[in-house]
Amino acid sequence: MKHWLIKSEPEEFSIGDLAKAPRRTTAWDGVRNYQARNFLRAMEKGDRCLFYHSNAAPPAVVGVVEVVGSARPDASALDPASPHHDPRATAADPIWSVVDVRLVEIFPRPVPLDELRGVKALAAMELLRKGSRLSVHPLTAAEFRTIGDRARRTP
DNA sequence: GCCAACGTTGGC
DNA sequence: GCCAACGTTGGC
Repeated sequence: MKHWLIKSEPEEFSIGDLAKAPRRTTAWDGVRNYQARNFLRAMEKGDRCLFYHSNAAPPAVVGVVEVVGSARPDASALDPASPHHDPRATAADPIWSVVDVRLVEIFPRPVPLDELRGVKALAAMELLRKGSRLSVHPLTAAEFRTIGDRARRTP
């Protein structure tokens, strides 16, 4: 099982929205960056992802989701009415991918970005790299565990 | 709202 | 292939 971090702006789609979704499952669509897309394609059923709220106050890791199926075409790229529409995408070559994810856990205590920066064990984490904007990226098992542990205990 | 950092596009 | 211009991300 691999570990990942996926970002969403809560105004767009929050972990609360996922909790309200049918079967607490959603297609993780709208990824329009090749590196992030390739990470989506590398995901497998059973992988775990930290759910991160970007552009939030404060930005924070807010929970865990599970990958329930491997990547498939992102239909929103083909839909002219979608804000994620990509005119270059075709049915034969949809360019972009989604995975379906199911909510596992909303953390009792979200772990804010500010706090993550102070954790030695997370010093190499992609999220914390200066200028990093990757909306989907891998985590080590240790990084995943470190953040989950902090979220489940009071500071 | 500002702006630094980044990815993409397109002229050459 | 270079690189300036542009659009986007995302913290603050």
